[in-house]
Amino acid sequence: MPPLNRSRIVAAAIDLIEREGADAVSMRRIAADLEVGVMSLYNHVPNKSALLDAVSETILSEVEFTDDPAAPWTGRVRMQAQAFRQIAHTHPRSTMVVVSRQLKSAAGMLPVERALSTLREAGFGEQEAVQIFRVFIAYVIGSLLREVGVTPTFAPVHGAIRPGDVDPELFPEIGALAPHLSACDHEAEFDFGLDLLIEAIAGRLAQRTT
Amino acid sequence: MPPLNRSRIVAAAIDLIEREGADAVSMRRIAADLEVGVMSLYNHVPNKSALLDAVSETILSEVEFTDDPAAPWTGRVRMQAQAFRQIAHTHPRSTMVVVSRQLKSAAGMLPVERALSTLREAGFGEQEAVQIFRVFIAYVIGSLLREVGVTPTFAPVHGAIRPGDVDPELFPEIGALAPHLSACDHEAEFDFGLDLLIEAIAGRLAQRTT
DNA sequence: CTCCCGTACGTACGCTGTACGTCTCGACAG
DNA sequence: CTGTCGAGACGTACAGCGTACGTACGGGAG
Repeated sequence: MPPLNRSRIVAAAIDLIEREGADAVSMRRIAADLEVGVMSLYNHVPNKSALLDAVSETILSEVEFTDDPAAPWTGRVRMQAQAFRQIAHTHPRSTMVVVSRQLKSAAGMLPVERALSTLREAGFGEQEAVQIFRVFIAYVIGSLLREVGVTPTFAPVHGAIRPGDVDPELFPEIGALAPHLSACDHEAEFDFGLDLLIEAIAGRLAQRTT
Repeated sequence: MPPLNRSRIVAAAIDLIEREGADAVSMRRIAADLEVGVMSLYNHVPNKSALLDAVSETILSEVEFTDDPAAPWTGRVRMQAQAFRQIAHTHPRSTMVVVSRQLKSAAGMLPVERALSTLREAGFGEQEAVQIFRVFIAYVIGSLLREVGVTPTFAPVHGAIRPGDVDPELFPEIGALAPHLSACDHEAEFDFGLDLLIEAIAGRLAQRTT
């Protein structure tokens, strides 16, 4: 058994979250998984909150933000958004942990820097770039949280709508659209909204330069 | 002191969340606020999870979803999204509780029904309406969570970026745009993205009918 | 050798949700 | 009036939580 260290603790935490969900995370549980006393963890991690920050940081730094500065900005922002969505695939149950912690470290800032520089190079003004960035952040995070089931408003996490669940008198549309509400190709839906946003922003840019 | 009942418990829970945050909510704390034994709560509420569901339901049912079926769909969608955002104003610290709980009750379904029927009346197909609905949900929820500070990725909840916080060598854009990143008119930014989405969708609709 | 410090660990405190048993009090049947 | 009964309030108890604190050990420095 190698000596206890910070990265082993973080790895155990991520593993635990993915196996049993973020609610299952406790210092005692992690220590048990590592076959170690609870308080030994505190030699390498100051507290639980910092451990979750480290989890977020680790996952974020694994995302591959490949970027081709020569490509058109529309493709670049699409790639960046899709790269971010990879988190929902590689670490679905950790997604909420990742997005709910503000990281001041390089791992947290790099995606922001990349996105902002892409938008600036595309020709957007300072305030404009920030606004557009925030719109994308909101959409991407909202999509991720729906996909992983944190904000379950009619995304079928576990077979959402059963017949008899809704009264067709009161909610005719929900009843009629139930089959579509129960199925969801997350990737296709994500790309649909993403392209919609990019298209709208490209429209604004074109309209202004003419 | 009126007799204990479910609605007084829910009101106390909401009050506690708004005063001290969702993490401060515990059955003991609520009972203390009501000057009542802890276990008395369980005569009116089956468990804590159901209590939080009731909190979500109560807040959601207070949102005023006024809708004018005669107005153009673009305005109706905008109104509905803005009505939803009211939650972030009336109950900021409860927002995460509201959006993270799937409600099968009327209070939870009504906004969905309204939105879907608006989109259907606008002429969108079944699958299309659901997709567009999901895009709006993602954007609205992402915006709300940023506004109330749950997903704090560079929205200034409490003065985000202090000078010296970022290395201008590594993150030139973040450094240059720091003033804009530190300030945020939530309403204006929300409307900016909302109009962007509506504009893009209207474009698709127009393009198809020609 | 001694000293010292970092690491591992046990114990303990105050907190959590809630299962269970008990007590009290008002309503109603006889 | 009295006996019964049900509902609601409440105390106790248990398992689990984060973590402050004290202790023990093992290896490098002097």
